[in-house]
Amino acid sequence: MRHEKVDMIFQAAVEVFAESGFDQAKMDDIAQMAGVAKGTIYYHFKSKEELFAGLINEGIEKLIEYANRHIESVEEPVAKIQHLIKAHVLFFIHHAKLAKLLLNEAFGTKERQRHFRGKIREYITLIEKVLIEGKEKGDFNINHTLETASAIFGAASVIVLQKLYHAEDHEVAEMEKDLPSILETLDALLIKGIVDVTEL
Amino acid sequence: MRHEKVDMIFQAAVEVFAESGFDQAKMDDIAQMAGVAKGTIYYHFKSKEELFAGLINEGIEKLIEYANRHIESVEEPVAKIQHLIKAHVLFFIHHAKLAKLLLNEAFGTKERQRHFRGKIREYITLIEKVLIEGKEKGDFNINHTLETASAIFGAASVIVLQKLYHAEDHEVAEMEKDLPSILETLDALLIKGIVDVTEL
Amino acid sequence: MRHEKVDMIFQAAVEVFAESGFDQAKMDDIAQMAGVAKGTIYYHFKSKEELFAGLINEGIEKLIEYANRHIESVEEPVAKIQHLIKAHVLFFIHHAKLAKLLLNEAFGTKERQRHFRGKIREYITLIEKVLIEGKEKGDFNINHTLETASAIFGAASVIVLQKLYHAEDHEVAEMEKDLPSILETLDALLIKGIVDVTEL
Amino acid sequence: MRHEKVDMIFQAAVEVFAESGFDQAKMDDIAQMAGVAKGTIYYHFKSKEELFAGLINEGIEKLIEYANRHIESVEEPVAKIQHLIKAHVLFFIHHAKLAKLLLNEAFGTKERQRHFRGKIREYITLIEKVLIEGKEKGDFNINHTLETASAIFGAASVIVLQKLYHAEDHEVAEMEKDLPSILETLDALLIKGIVDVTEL
DNA sequence: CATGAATGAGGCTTCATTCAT
DNA sequence: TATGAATGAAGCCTCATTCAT
Repeated sequence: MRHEKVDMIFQAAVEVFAESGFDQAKMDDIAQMAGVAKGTIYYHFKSKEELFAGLINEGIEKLIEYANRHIESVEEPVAKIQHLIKAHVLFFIHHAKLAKLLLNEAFGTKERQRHFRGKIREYITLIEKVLIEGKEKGDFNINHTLETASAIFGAASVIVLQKLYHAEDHEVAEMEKDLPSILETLDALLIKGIVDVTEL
Repeated sequence: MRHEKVDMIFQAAVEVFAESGFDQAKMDDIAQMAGVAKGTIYYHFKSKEELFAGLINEGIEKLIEYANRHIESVEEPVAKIQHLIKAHVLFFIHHAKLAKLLLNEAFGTKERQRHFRGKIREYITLIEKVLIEGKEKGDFNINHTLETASAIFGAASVIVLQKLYHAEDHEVAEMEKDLPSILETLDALLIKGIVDVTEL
Repeated sequence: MRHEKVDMIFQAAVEVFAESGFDQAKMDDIAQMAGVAKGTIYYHFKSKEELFAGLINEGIEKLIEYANRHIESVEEPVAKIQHLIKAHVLFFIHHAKLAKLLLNEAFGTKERQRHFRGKIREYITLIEKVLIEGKEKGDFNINHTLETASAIFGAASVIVLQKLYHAEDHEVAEMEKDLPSILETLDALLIKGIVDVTEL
Repeated sequence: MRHEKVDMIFQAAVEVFAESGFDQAKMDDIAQMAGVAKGTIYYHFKSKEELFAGLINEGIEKLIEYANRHIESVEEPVAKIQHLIKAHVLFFIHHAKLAKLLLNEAFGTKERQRHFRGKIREYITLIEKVLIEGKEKGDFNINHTLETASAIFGAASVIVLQKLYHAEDHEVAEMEKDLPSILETLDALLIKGIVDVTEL
């Protein structure tokens, strides 16, 4: 297990970065929220950038793991992409702070953001893999798999974010009541565009 | 026509803000790029925030106008939503800097960003209106119009942004060659999920 | 008569300088309050300093004239110093803004303030002259005439200023109701310390 | 004992503020004179205003304490007011910088100055208390105690300030040679106006 | 390992002054 | 005479980072 203080710093950092964005987040605030001295952060992390990078990396890796876990036992392509979308939505709802961070900081020309996009690309590639698999099995009818994967990522992310921002104080519990309408919408909107209708 | 210097400032500001994001953008750089003294910016804009806000507002308004112009002469719902999506993609490609800004700065909890989300909401409402119209005409089969509109916005935006970031130095001319695959993808992915298949 | 606009600038300047002090007074505010363009001020005055200096000089000169007018027909020393003090108090009440300025800006090491102190010294010298006259006539018993003049200036000024600040929105009309207690106080406090009691 | 650097900052601040006034004093100068980095000041004080406020508050409190110490063992009213005035003069001479600051910045409409006037009012109230006490004992003959207190404050302050400014480079040692004439003047001028002459 | 006082580079903003019209 | 858009020097303040304890 990681050092206890490192965990507290990580938790506090997610909170503060999500609240303020990278630039406006203050190391003082992270230290205070983590209950450690500012110097302690620098004992464990080389810089603000590195702390943030660690955060995002770990976040996206968790997302990838989470998504993988949700689809590994599913064989049927349509069910698989549905599970993947559901996993995405669930993860964003349960890790709202991280979700905000991802969309907030994923775009931009700074070196840091370039790195994140690479990481996000990993995740989008995961989506693409499912699409390709379905295509090869003859269940999906997709010409541009990478573009489609991006579009799915965008659709699923923004739909959740909109809900999240619409009522910022929603507890996760409350957010869950939005889950059905979100999933239903994505299902209705995206699936028909993916599956090979000649099959139906 | 607005004052000449104000226009130069606006142009420079889009450039610099898009390049660096709000926080890392320097007023010095904007002034230099605009070819005016720093004080001149402050003669016309009260603050960095206000300059930025003006930019975004004008940007989204242009986007809304542009979209409206592209659908006003179209009656048939499916064609209308297709035209809308095409307009969105074209606008994002032709105003790449602004597009980056929108996605970069639209999320976050700062007051400024809250204001932008309100403005973006206006645009999403425009999308929704087209959806509702098609639904009322019996051509669309959609349960959650607002959610669907958000998802469409997300899908269309992210797909373009991914391309944009993939090769940052692409000239618009080059970007245009990506246009067909983007539109084809969105068309294939989204339209079937919107139209009422029982009609076909 | 002075140029109309110059007068308006002067009036506005008194207002603004009194409200904010020299440093925080903004030429913009003076221009606006005077109803002229900022450039117009610079057409008539070389700088902020010069405008201010002109103001103060004119103010103190007015005070000196005013005081002189009030004592020129008085021969008897005790009556003369009483008239002088009364004139001082009346002037400060009727030119509250200027009074504030005088006390506000009379102290300090800046060159400008050095100049004002010289001007104020002129006025204090006027007080001293009355004291010396009374002393020579054998009516006053004073050892240090300059010090005494300073003390009288301080006593009379601060007592009015305290009233002025105590209720800043007092109209002159209302201030006048404070006049008796102020004069009575100064009379009781200062006169006995000036006159030669052996005479009584 | 307060932290060492805070003391150095305080000392430097008195120096610089007294020399230039609040507005023209530069935080850079204070830092340099204190021998600390500019950031260090901001580590200990939230702003220029707060630093200044702390200074003035502490200064007036010191003045009040000093005055109290000088009168606490004195019972007889005339002696008491004489001791008070002497304490005032001594304090102003020994803390010339602070004295300048007090008169320089005590008048004005800025919030900050309003606060100081409140603090100065505390001190004037101390003077008034002595007057009231003497009046109740039947030794003083005063109608308006608050006005009289203000006038005494003004007389004593301005007389010292005039001397201070007259020769700005006077060492304290030299200033002390002015002490007798100042005290003698104030004594002659003010005391007779306070005491009940019917008693004599 | 942990602390928090200290640092100083860097950015936003203000405003007296100028000058072309 | 009068204007007001433009200027740029200068100052306050922030905050990531360091380092002695």
